[in-house]
Parts: sequence; structure tokens; C-alpha cells
Amino acid sequence: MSPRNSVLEARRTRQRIVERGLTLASVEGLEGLTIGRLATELGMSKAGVLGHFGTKERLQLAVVDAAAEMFAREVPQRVRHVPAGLAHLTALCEAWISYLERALLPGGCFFTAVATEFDGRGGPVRDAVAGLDALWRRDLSIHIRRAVVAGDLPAGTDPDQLVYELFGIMLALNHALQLHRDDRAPERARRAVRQRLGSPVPLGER
Amino acid sequence: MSPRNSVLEARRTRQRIVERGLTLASVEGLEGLTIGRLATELGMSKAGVLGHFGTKERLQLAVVDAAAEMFAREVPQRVRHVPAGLAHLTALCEAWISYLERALLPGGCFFTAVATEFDGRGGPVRDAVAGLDALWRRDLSIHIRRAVVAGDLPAGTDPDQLVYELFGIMLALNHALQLHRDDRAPERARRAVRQRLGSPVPLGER
DNA sequence: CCTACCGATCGGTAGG
DNA sequence: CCTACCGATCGGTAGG
Repeated sequence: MSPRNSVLEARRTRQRIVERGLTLASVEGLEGLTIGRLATELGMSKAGVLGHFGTKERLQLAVVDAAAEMFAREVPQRVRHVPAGLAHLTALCEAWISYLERALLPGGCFFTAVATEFDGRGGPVRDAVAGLDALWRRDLSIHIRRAVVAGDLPAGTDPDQLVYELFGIMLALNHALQLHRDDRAPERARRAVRQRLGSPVPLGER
Repeated sequence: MSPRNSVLEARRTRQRIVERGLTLASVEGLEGLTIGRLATELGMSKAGVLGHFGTKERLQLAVVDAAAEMFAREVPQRVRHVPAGLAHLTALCEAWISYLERALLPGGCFFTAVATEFDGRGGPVRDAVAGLDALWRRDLSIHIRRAVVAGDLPAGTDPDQLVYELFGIMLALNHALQLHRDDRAPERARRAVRQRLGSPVPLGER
């Protein structure tokens, strides 16, 4: 309510908190993300941080939203110009691998971390993560179906099976990168994707 | 030091603590495993619990050990009678799937949970988990090499690539079971394994 | 193995 | 957005 802080400035502060929270949570987890530490790192008071959200759970949900936006920006939006079907699916997988490889967040894939952290519990955070995961699976599934209809994937392809296997490839990539810092893992992920989807059309020929 | 508590009884108490700790940690994580909660659930004092380990970190390491023993008992030891090579590898994968499917621990695979929880940090707990993970990969790799030498897997097979893909299948299984309670996931895992290793020898013909 | 205690930190609130 | 504060819980220690 200080006259120096306009609504716009408050919104910017909120965004700063959420962005720092996302970075912190990727390493410490969403439960290990504490208001006190966040406040210290931002040079704010705890009450100043919490005031933007009300409760820790709503802060966690805001961080989940930010992670979803980041993933959308880095993966699906990067390839939105690629035609639907197999080409799009292949481009999505490459963008997904690249996203994990570049490690934009220090703790690796935020959703993998939060999914394993919250999968044994109930509550809105778990529901939000599960919902986003399901949405993403559906996106992949749609492109697989298109590719099958177009004859670019074998007619007998089971979309859910392929989604399952693609998820496995990416989970294994995140695991190898984060736990073993194995820099040959991205290459293995690409090989595994290629085996399932075929070679991508080279950039120059698109 | 109470005369009623022999060394043997102390060891049994220690085991009770570790077992309960393993169950708790599979849901709450190794950091979310608190000495106070463990004490309450066991009807003990905090000091009584901590006395067996000295520090929380050593309690965490004891829980990691117990998880490794459980996994060894449930997966490799169950198939130790199966001949080395492809048959053994196939049996290992089936035991691994079955282990995840039966969900002996309420939070799913302990190592997946702890690996993602600690992969962004340093310290002995992370090192212990990374070491066990590497050991398990090596076991799988050895059987793959044997199978290639015996001509049961294609000559060009890259062992590390196959280990990578098998890990992905199991990580995806744990993910689907825990986050979505998707009971068709074990079937998908089996199909994916079959595609890579071929059909297992039926039980009756072994 | 217990009671009794320590300083630090947790999420959150009151009041401005 | 701040200071000042709340009860609860954290990991850990002293002493028996």
C-alpha cells in the first residue's frame, strides 16, 4: 500500500519472486522452497514475499504455472511453425531434448522433480502437475495419430505406447544428465527417438 | 545402556527405525523424513531414534542401504537361478517391472525419488545413490554383452544404449503408476521390453 | 533408551 | 512493502 509501489511494480515484484522460486525449487523441490530463504535471496522480508500469495501452497502453484509457461515457450512454441504430424512430433522431441540438455534450470526438469516429489500426496499442487502432464501427453498423442493417418508412421502404431516410450527416453535423459552428468546421454536420447520416429528431415530441406 | 536392552535388542530397534524410515522416505523424501515424526510413529523419543545414527545424514545413508537391500532381494536375487545372458536380462526386467507394479513401498521406487531429490546437491547421500545406480547399470550391461556374444542379441547392439532405454522404460513405468495410477503402464513396459529383447522363454520351458 | 533443553527456522498473522 | 511477533517443529546435545 506504499505510494511508491504501483500495481505495475507489485506485479513485477511478484514475477521476480516466482522466477527465483522456480530456480530454487528446481534444486530444492517445491517443499524445500521456503519463504524465508526466498526472502533473503531477494532482499525482502518474509511477509513481503508471502503477501503476494497468501499461503505457501499458492506460491507453489504460481511456480508450477511459471514452469509450465517456460516449458511451453521452450518446446512447443519453438516448433509451432513445423507442420502437424510426424515432422512436428520429431521437432517437438528435438526441442524437448535440447531443453533438457541446455539445463535452463539448475536442477534439471522441474516437472520430473515435482512429479516425483508430490506423486505420493494429494492436493492442488499434485493435481496441477498431473493435469499439465496429461495435457502434454495428449499433444504428443494427437501428432502421433496425425502421422499414422498420413502414413508417416506404421498403421499399427499404438499412440499411447509411443507416448509412453518417448516419455521414458526423456525421463532417462534427465536422470542421466542430473545424476551422472553423462554428456553422452543426449546423443542416446536422439538415437532412441530416431529409432521410433525415423530420421528427421534435415533443416535445409524443410 | 539400560540393562534390559541387549546389543541384540538395540540392533532390532535400529532395524525397526530404518524400515519405517524407508516407508516414510518413499513418500516424503529423504529430506522430508524427520526424526520427530519417525519417533512419534515408533513410540520413541527423538533422542532414542537419533542415538542409533548420530546425525540425520547417517540415518539417511542407513535408509539408502536398506532400499538397496530391498531392491537386491526383490529383483536380482529373485532371478539368480536364471542362466546368464539374454534369459537373465529378460528375467531381470520382468522382476524389475513386477517390483514397481507391486508397489512394496507406498511412494513407488525409492531410488527414483531420492535420485531426483538429491541430484542437484553434493554430499554422501547423493554419492551413495549415484554409486548404486552405476552398479545396477553395470550389471545390466554385463548381461547384454553376454547376450551379444552368445548371438541372442544383434551383433551391433550398443550395451550403453540398451541400458539407457531399459532405464527409460522403468522410469516411465514408475512415473505413470505414481502420478497417474495408470494400471495399463506395466503392460506397456512389458511390450517395450519385449520389442528390445524379444519374447521371454515361457515359464514352463525354462 | 529417556527427559529436558538448545538455537534456528518453519509458515503465517497483526498492524501499520 | 515493513517490523515484530506467534506457536510449532527442526536437528542436535547434555546428562542420566
